[in-house]
Amino acid sequence: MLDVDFIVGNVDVVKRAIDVKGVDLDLDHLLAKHEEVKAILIEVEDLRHERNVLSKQTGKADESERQQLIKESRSIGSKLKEKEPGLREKQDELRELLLLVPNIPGDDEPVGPGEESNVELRTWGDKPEFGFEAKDHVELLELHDWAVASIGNLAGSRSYALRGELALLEMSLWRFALDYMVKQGFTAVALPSFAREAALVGTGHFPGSREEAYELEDDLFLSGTSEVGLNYLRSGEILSPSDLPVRDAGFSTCFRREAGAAGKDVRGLLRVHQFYKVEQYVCCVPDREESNRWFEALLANAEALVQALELPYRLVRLSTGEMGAGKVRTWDIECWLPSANEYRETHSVAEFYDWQARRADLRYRDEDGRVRYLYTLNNTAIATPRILAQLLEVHQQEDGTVRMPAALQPYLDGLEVLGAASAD
RNA sequence: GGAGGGGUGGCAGAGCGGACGAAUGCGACGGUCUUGAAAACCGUUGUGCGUGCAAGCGUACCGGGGGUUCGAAUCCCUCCCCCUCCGCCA
Repeated sequence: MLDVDFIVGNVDVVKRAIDVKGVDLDLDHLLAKHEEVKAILIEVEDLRHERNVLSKQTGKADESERQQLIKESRSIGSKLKEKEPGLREKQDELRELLLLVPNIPGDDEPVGPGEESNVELRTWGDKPEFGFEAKDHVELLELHDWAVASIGNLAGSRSYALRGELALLEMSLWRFALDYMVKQGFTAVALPSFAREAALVGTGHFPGSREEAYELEDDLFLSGTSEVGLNYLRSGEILSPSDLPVRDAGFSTCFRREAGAAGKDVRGLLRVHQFYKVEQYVCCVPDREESNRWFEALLANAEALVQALELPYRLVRLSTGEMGAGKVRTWDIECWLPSANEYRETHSVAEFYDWQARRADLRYRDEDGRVRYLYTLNNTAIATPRILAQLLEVHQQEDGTVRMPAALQPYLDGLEVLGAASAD
């Protein structure tokens, strides 16, 4: 969410953001609604003031005046009863509109509607050159009996069940990433996957991507990222400078309906409904340079992790149409997937400034005593099972075994190669 | 699932229809005193919105929402959260 006063004072800037981000929103309608709310609010507050004055007098008045005062108050009361519901309704409508206003994209981010406008910033590592017929990750899973083939009967399409070494590998990755984050000064937080609507509005996932979330009974949803929980932990509090920056490494099971991805990536581990994520989350003082430093730190953490996994990747700067409504900028790390002969997203760094903080009510009191909204950022640390696809494919060997990067071996009881027992 | 008790300012805790944005204590901040500190004493100390250049003024908020009333922290309805006991259970 943006500050209304900012919107009013920067109509062109906001309109441009709506345009380049491809958001369906009529800003003039919002501005008119805002004016309308203000006008009614002034009327209603005047009436309330009159009523308060009369009521106060009524309490002190003697019986002779009392009836007259009550009569006057009643007439104001009935006027208020006419106007108040309309005010409430219009305020709600305004809030709904404000929730749709996108953040202003950073000046240096590429402008364009989609993927084709993304800009590759750099690559790291060499794509593997196999001197043999390389397998894709699904073939490797089958070869070693690392996944239950008929799992769809249990949990539907886009589900998976890992077995044996792969099940252990998946869990090793979580711990590997968490340990790394803790070493960087982050606090590990194990989070629920459940979230109330307000928390999903808080991150910006609602109302825009409501259809992506599984809705449960009891007013709960399954969240698609631990960011939802992390971002809401301090909602409504006013933090002090000593609480900052908040640096959390969240872990949770994540659920996504993949409503907009029908028929895409149905095979294998690339796009499943239930997955796991270690998430980096930072909440810092509202300062763009500070935010930029954290953006770079979160990016560096992610790069260090994929480098330790020895996965070739590229860094992509997402275009305005791709970055998401709430973001100032989003940069993705895409790891090389040999079977697809392309890079596939594994990490996504996002910077919000105070857009999320306004929604989730994250504030602090600065050194001068002013209450201000904070800035938030987040990035993936590791998300499984997707990255298993790259890990298996990139590190596969001619005999079908899979070499494990040295950084991961301590988490696998020293195992250097997976699949040795089942390989020919 | 059953029974009961609670949600009030940074914290503790009073208030249960008008003088209440809210006693009191603690904490925090500023000052006096002191070589310095502590203690003591004095003062300040919630948030949102509207309006205004500002000082200020107005309005709303005592878990959320709705209602009764001239007037609600206080009464009613409803939802949420927390605690205790019983049952069940990983």
